[in-house]
Order: sequence, then structure tokens, then C-alpha cells
Amino acid sequence: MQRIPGSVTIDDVARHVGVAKGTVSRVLNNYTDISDATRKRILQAVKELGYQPSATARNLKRGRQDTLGIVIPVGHGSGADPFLAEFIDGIARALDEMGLDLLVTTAHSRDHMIETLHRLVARRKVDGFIITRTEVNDPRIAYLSEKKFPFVAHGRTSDPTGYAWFDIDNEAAFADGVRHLYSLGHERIGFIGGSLELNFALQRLHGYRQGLEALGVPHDPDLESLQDVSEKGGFAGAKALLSLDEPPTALLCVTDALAIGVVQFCRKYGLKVGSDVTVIGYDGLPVGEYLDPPLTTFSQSAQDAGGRVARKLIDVLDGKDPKSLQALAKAVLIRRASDGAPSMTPEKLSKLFRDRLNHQPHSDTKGE
Amino acid sequence: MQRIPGSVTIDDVARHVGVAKGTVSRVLNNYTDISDATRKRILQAVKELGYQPSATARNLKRGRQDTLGIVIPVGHGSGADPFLAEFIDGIARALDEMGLDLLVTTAHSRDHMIETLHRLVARRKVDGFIITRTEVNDPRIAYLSEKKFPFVAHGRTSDPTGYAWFDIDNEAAFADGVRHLYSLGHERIGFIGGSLELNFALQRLHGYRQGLEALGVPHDPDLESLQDVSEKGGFAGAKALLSLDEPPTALLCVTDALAIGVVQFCRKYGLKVGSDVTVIGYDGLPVGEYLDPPLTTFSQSAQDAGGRVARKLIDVLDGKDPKSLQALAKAVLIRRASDGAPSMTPEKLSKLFRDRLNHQPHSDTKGE
DNA sequence: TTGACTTCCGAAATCGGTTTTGTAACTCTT
DNA sequence: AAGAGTTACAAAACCGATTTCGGAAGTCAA
Repeated sequence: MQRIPGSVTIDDVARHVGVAKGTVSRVLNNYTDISDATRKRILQAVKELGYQPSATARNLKRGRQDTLGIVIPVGHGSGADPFLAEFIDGIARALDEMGLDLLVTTAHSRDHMIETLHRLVARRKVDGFIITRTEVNDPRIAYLSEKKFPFVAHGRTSDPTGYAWFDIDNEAAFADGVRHLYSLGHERIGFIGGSLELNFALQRLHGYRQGLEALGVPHDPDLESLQDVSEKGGFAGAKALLSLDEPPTALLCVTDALAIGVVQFCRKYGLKVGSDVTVIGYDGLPVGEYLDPPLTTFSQSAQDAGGRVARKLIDVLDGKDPKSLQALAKAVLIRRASDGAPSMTPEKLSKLFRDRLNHQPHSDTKGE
Repeated sequence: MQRIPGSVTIDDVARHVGVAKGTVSRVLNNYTDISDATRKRILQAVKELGYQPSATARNLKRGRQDTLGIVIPVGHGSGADPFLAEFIDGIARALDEMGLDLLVTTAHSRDHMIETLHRLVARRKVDGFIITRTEVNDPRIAYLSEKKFPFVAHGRTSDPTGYAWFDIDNEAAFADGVRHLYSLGHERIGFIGGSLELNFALQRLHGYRQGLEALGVPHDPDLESLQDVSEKGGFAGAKALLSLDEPPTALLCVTDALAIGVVQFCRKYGLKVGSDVTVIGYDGLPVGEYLDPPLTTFSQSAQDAGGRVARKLIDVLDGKDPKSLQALAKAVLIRRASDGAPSMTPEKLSKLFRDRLNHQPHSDTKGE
């Protein structure tokens, strides 16, 4: 890799004007001890030559990179997380305003993630990190805290004191969800969740249980199904819960991806979503709008979250106390068409489902 | 923003071992003129102290950043492009293997994009760029070519000589699509495209026309509708084409986003997708699988494309001739369930659609 | 033994900025 | 008119690496 030739340096500018390069630097950094005349001549030369200071050289001296990092987890070949895509979009927009840039890397395992974090920290390529999809005991947060390296988390851990974060009130959202479903007439309400190592999955489960308890609805552990947080997981979760003797008439899903899988399952067995089975997701993905029926979901605007998180990290870097940079937001329920009053009792639903199971299920893909 | 304290420098290592720092550097860069004994002592100290060279200092001297850049276009508030998300995922994976990183920025207009490109080039934050969504006359490619700054394009321009690119044979794909639809029995085949400034949109239109011509099907300009490349655009395109006196029974869409809008339109007016109206998209987005019916689409694996493009750029940076780094791949048609033999003639379809238009259309969202 | 080669490594230059230090030339005082 | 302060900039140090240069010590042939 060869060096880019012809880029103009501060020495070129200094020579062109006939001053010392330190003087040029001071003009560009708005020092006050430069005469107006000299300042003008230098500014003029800068414009003429199209000079822009090398980020690298400046960083070396200043010890700052003007770059933030995000390490995104990727399953092998599983494809990008649509939530993260919007989240990153939001971050990039916020950073652009501040003249900062975003370094994006991927990690395919927990170890690889820490390793990547370590490399970026040790080589000083970024000034701080944005952590997503926090776990209950998050090794990344432990690592960065111990190194005293600046970061902000989207989501909390079991001990959320001591660092900056932005999170949604997951408990409240899911308790609300339960209340909403109950008011629609549902009494058997199922929950499809994810690994309880993921903090948001744990919190949403708690919210679900709290909602039930507040309404005095007896809690039935059979109605909770934990799955992989993906469409496949949703499919499996729906299967498990609808196969119960007394199946739920409504399913609260921890993410939209899960909900999409549930909808697909219902379609396959001819169950009408929004009446036979009510499905509610979480994330507010744009995709949900184009589902049949359009998905009712809790929304938290990934883009907005990205912007808020980015600004918090900048505050941390500016020396603000991370403890003062913690914020909790409310998710709002976007009602589209996948929720509604139950069309039948759990018993009837069970019978209907068994019927459909035994007969030829509706086929989705054509034989090719 | 304060400097990160306590990071260990090459001087620390040198002092610890009692050698000159140049010697440490030479060991780390595999020079051969160091005795085994010294080499071992230095390596030992490096490990003990956990030393990793500062990327900044190294970059300053080497004139290289080990960082590639991508500037992604964003409409205001329109949300992330799901294709780009997977594309970036693919890039990041490929770069990780090479120890390079990816700098992601966004731009909300053509001018802003060039400005961002210029800033990154002038400040030397990246070694090269990846350009996506190429336009017929792409100002980014013009700019970078003129600056002789390394880059690779995903997609071509009107003059594709002179730079490295990876592209799909869009003409062939759409000609194939037309042939496929014709063999299913469709004789009125519609095309929903995007701005002809986008090169892929132009090529796909050409492919569509070539396919028609090869089959001897007369070309009817009324059957071509150019829209915004989004779900909304698809909706509008479907409306325009299905309102014709002799509407198409099949719609070839330039992207999946458009196709999703078409499917939504059909759902709204009770038109059965896959028989009444056939819809084919392009991009192979995972989302398409969860549509009802699952979307038939041309796939090009965005992730794979990202990896290939990244490796090409690395080759350019290694000094290979960009002209030798041009590659064309074939898209494959993934048949799911949105295509099939036409269930009726265009005349009948027209009558049916008018009927549905006049009566209450099926409602998608519930009154709240 | 001496000159010519290697081998191995210290010293110093360098990358392109920022920041500190030092100083010549003015401007005030009294 | 001499000492004290300002003003406006040059010069040099510095950030942390890489790379060039050169020289001491050891090896070898004549």
C-alpha cells in the first residue's frame, strides 16, 4: 500500500506564507495571539491550497481519535440484525454533526468480541465504545469498566450503577402489554422470550409476570417459552405454546423477529392472527408494517436510540460523570392489526389447532 | 476529552529490556537482523507488559490507516436500507480477517456525500472507499478517480472501464425474469423501476426490454412505471399499472422493497398474489420469506457481495491494477410463492380490479 | 596481522501535526 | 530614558511509532 501523494501538509502552508508551522496551527485552532494581518494571509493560503490537517498527526499529539467504536455480534451467516442497522444509522447521523466518525467491527463469539475490544483499546483506534444487546452479566462492560475505558451501553446489566446507559423500561412495557391483552378479553396470555442472559429478555419476562400479578391472573409457567431470538425461534415457540391442552389466545413476543415467526406459524396452520391468535412484538421494525396482518408492536425507534446513545458517549468523553448519564425511556405500543379480542376459548382453539395439525397443513412454498 | 492514561508505549518496552526502541520495532515487524536471544527477551517483555503499538503513531509514519471507508446514503428519516445492513456485515467480516477496520458515515444528500468523502480523504482517515448504489454518472466515482484515491464500486457507471467493481448481471437477470414469466403463461408483463440515474435500475429496465424483444413480445411503454425505490413506490406503481385498461398479470420489480409495496397493494384490494397477480422482486432480502405469500425474488447475497468488494479494495491497495479487478456475477431466482400462472386474462383482471376499487377495499389496519 | 564482510543493534531522522518556550520589537510607565 | 509589560511570532520539543544510517564486535580469508 503506497502513500497517497500530493496531499498538502501544514509545512506547505507555512512555507507558502512564510511563517512557522506553529503559527499556522495556532491560527487554525483559534489562538488569540496572532495579528489579524497574518491570520488573514494564512487563512487565504489554507483555502488556496485546500489544506486540511491530517487526522492521524493531530491524533498522535492530542491522544484522541475523534472516532467511536461499535462491535456488533454476528451469528455465523445469520444475516444482519435489522434493529442494529437502524441503530447504527442513528449513531452515524448524530456523530456527523459533531465531526466524529464511527468504526464498525463484527465479532462472532463472546471471546472474539472481547479480543476485538481489546485490540481497538490497546491500539487506541477509538475514543470510546457503544455496547448493544447487553447481557445480565456483560463481559464487555466488565472489561471496559476495569480498563476505565469510556463507553455507553444501550441496555443495562444486573448492576446498572457506575456507567452511562440508555434503556427502555422493559418491565413497564410488558406489564402494559399484559394489561392491554387482558382488557381485550384474553385470559390465557403466553410469553415467547429469549435467552435470560440477555438483559432485555429477562426484564421483559419480569414485566410479563408483574403484569399478570397486578391483574390477579394466576401465573402458569407453561405459558412461558424461551427460544432463540429469531424468526425460527418464534415459529418453535408458537408450536410449543399452541400445542398445550389449554393454549394461550395471545402471545407476547420479546422481539419482532420472534413475532414474525409466530405469524408464519399461524399462517401455516390456518390460524387467523388478530382473532384466533393475537400476536404482539417488540422493536417497531418497519418490516412489521408489511406483514399480513401488519404487526402490533412496541416501538422504541432504533434510530432515535442510536442518536441518544451517541450523544451520551460524547458527554462521557467530555468528562461528564457517567453516573449522571443514565436514562430510561418508555416504549409505545403501535397498534396495527395482529391483536384483537379472542375469537374463541382456549379449549376451542386447542381443538381447532389439533384439527389443523392432523389434516394437511396449508402449504407456503410451492413444490419446485 | 482526556488522554487515556497508562497505555504502554514502545519506549516502555525498550527500557524494560534495555534496548533501543528501534530494536523493539524491528522485532515486531519481523526484521531478520536481530539475534534470537534479543528477540526472545523483547517478545517476552511485550507479552508481559501487554504492549500493542499505537495505530495512530504507526499510521503517521507509514502513511496508511488500515481503515476502509463507506459512506451510506440516507433519506431523511427513511430508515436504514436492509440491503446495506447485510452488505456492511459482509464487509466487516472480510476486513476482520485482514486486521482492517471499517469506518461508516452517512450522507443525506449528494453534496454532503462528496463533502464527507473529501473530508475523509483530505484528513487521511481511510485508505480507500467502497461505493454503493452507483449512479449512471456517479459524482463520487468522478471525484475519487480525479483524486486518484483508491476505491471499489458495488455496481457500475455508464463508463465502467478504469476502476475496480463488482456487479450483478442485471440485464441477464431481468431478461431471465421475463422469460420465466412468459413460460408461466404471462403475456402482459409489467415493470416497476426506479430513478434511471441509478445504474442498476437502468440496467434492469434494459434487461426487461431485451427479454421481451427476444421473445417477440411487443413492447408497451405503458407497462413501465418508474417510482421511488421503496415500499411506497411499489404501492404507487402497482396502482398505476393495474389501473390500465389492459393491465399486466405479472409485475417485475427492481427491488424487494418495491415488491413488498406491490404485495401490500394487492392485499388491500383483495388481489391474490401468485395467481391473480404475479410479483417478483430483487435483492433476496430475508424479510421476503416472511411475507404472505413468501416473495419470489432474485438473490445476490448482500453479505457475499460485501466480502467480495472488500477483498477487491484490498487488492487495489496492494497495488493491483483496478482494471483487472472487475467482476460480474449472476443473480439467481429464488422461487417462493409470489409467482405462478395467471388465473385470468388481463381483461378479467381489469374488471375484477375495478370492481374492488368501487366497493369497499379490504381494510388492513383496524380503527382504533 | 590486517583488510573485508557479516552480524547485531544503538542513535537519529522522520511522519505531520500541537504546544511550550523564548525572544525581538513595541508600548507603557514614571 | 530605563525598566516593565505586551504583542506576535519563530524555534524547538513532543506525541509514538518506523526506518535509515552507521559503527562496534566478531568472523574469515590472505
